[in-house]
Amino acid sequence: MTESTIRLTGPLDPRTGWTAANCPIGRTLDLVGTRSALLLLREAFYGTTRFADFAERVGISEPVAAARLRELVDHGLIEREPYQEPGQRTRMQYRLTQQGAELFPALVALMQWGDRWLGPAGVELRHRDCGELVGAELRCTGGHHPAVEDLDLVARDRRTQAAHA
Amino acid sequence: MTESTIRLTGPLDPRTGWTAANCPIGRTLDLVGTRSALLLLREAFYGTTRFADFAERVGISEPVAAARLRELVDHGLIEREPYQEPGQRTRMQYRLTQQGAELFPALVALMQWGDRWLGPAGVELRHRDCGELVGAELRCTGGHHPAVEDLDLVARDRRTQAAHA
DNA sequence: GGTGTGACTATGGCCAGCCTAAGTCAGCAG
DNA sequence: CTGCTGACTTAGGCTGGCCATAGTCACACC
Repeated sequence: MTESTIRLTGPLDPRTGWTAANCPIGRTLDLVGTRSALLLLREAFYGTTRFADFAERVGISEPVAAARLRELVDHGLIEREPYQEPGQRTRMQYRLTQQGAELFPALVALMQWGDRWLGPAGVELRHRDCGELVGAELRCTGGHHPAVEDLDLVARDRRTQAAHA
Repeated sequence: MTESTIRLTGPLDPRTGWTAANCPIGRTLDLVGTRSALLLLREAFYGTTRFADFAERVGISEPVAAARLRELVDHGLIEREPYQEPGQRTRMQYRLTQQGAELFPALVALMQWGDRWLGPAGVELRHRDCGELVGAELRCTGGHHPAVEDLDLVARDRRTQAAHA
């Protein structure tokens, strides 16, 4: 059987002796690790912009929606801006920033998994141009689509990190 | 600017009138929506198999690790099985099932986002064959890599659902 | 100037998830 | 048969996320 584990390389290899303390998954979850945060983002992708709509469509209370939206705004995933329809008074709308929009693959991956393993939902994502189903997949910058077993976890050295920064 | 929203199609179009009650994201989060669950899965991908190692490397207490691992086993993401090293007594190991392994793109997407927006971590994922960086990306079965704006959310009709089941 | 609406805030309470500290239990090692 | 180790469980307590209910405040409309 396949092992479904990543290969640890170089200084990471004896797993003993290092911790994933600064793990980017953990840090991401610190911002969007609640059910309500991720579902609010889902709604934003669905095009929802107004406060009461978010609360209702996500199925959370308004106090929670307010708190969570504020966090998402504070962390830069969503922006809150006034807008005005003609003849209407000024209102607030919430829209995804570039930073928020880039979380989409994560949501799609969760959606895809739920659909596959917990039974299909009533909706699906399709590519407008070709009509085919859309999911999230692993891809390297070389253009391949590797399996989990084909991945190495490698330590970034200081120089590489500096060059990237 | 780009809108970063999906286009709702057909009966979904007036967003008013339907709810994402059965949303696969929500259902997935019911199983793995806690920080500890996702970090335990991360550790499993890193190759951790033993109880105490999970607790220590994730940075959670043993009672929580026990509860969360049991949930993951009950839901079929991880399997718990006895194993024996020569001259040692029987112990338990935890390993990813196919179902658990398929959550990997979601974890990679979260990792990638944290790395990009919260500062680079000390490790990175690379494709063993070509050495390039690996991330999670949208891809349709037609082989394209669409942007968020190029996606349609479409309602599955009964026939299609039946045919897929 | 009263009414309605949108976007919140305030209060109080419940429960899940987390912690520490300590206990259990089985099996191999001495 | 005592001790140790691995895999847990039990007990007690804290905090954060959630809820419902109710209140606030600004503004357009009538």
